Amino acid sequence: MNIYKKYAEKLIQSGFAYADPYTEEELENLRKKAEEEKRPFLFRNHRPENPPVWDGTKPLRFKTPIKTFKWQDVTRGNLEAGPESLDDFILIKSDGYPTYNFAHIVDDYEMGVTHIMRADEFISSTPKFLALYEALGIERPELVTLPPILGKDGKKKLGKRDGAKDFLEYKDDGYLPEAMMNFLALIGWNPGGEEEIFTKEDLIRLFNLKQIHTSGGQFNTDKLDWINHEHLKRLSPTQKEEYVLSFLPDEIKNLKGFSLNITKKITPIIIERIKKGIDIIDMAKNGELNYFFENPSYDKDNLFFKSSKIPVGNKYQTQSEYLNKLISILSEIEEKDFNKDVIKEKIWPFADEVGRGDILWPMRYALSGQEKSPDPFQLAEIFGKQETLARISLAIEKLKML
RNA sequence: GGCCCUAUCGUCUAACGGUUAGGACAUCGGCUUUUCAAGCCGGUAAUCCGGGUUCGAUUCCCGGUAGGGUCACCA
Repeated sequence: MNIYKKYAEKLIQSGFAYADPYTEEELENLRKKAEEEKRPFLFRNHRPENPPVWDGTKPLRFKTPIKTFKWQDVTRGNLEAGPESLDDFILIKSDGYPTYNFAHIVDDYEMGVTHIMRADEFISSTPKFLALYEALGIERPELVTLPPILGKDGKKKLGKRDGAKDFLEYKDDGYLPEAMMNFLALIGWNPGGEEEIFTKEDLIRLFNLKQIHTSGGQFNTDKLDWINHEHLKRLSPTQKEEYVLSFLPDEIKNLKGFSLNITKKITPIIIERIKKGIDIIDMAKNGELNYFFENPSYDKDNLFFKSSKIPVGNKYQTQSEYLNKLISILSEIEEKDFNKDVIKEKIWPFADEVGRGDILWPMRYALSGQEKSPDPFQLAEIFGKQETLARISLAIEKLKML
């Protein structure tokens, strides 16, 4: 507070500041009158002839020079504004605190700030700041104007009313900080190449003031999702595991068959299917995760492939025979060789012979109980030989029941 | 209303004044060891309008139009 006061006194000394004697009502009336006469209200047209001594109980106003200001903006080039945009604004409020307009200039100067980067909406008030710099004899810092981030309508600044979430909510939803940084950097700035996925280090290395844009950019959630997915793919296996585990809902974690070992195995499958962490919760709700940890429940009619070649009359018997044959093929595979490549290799000739759909579909369905899931070979590898055979046997039991 | 800023596919954007106006997201279609997902290939899609300057404007200038910002004892 003493620092601001020091600068305020300096301005009073040099005739650039004076105490504002008006009451709020008086000010209000002057404004109203100007509005009725359809002309802009300017305080400087009502400067008191003999302002009182500033004792801190009245607002302190800046006595603005009335002239045109021209300046260089790093991103916008030459800008200028006429005297219409200047008025005697308040430096220190009647409660003793400085306004932003005054405080930021003093702060920046005291802290040795060299570049001021801020959004569009500050262009209009820049002449005020320039006038203050001059009055205080402070050298102008570099001024850089950034484009605004726009809401979904693509017109107005992104705000709470557009459904803009608190920044930390994005983190809670599973957006990686680095992905968010990547996304935001690309609104209103572009390094020029065709690469779009950048780490924090990339951004620091590539960033430059010259390539900041002049027009605003929309906050596009689809693109953010894509960028997040790209960053997720680039995490290490351990990081992916921790990430998936942190979003896995309790309903899944509390299942009797839940295990970290299986979680580890299905992590790549999950990462492939999500844009962000909370998508895992949706997966769980849709039953896309339960079956990894417990026996699937499904109707036996789902075991038949849509365009099945099995004769209708004895379809239950035939399908059972197919699955029995499948079991005998799988049984011949050594436990240590029970991976998706070997499994596929062994099953393929048989599936090809009787019709792929009639083998692969029921096998996948027996393992997952789902309309949609990873392919049967991948599932078999995750479950291991014993569990895979058990689930297929279960399917055969179902087929026998009337 | 005064003053100010902005303008390339739906979106984010690239293009020393000379390009079939490029890429990415989204969308649509196709492919892959017949469900998904991912991946790959391909399609649709843009220089706001009108004048200049120039041999030649997306690009430079002017004017419209449209959108935005700002006009507080808020920051």
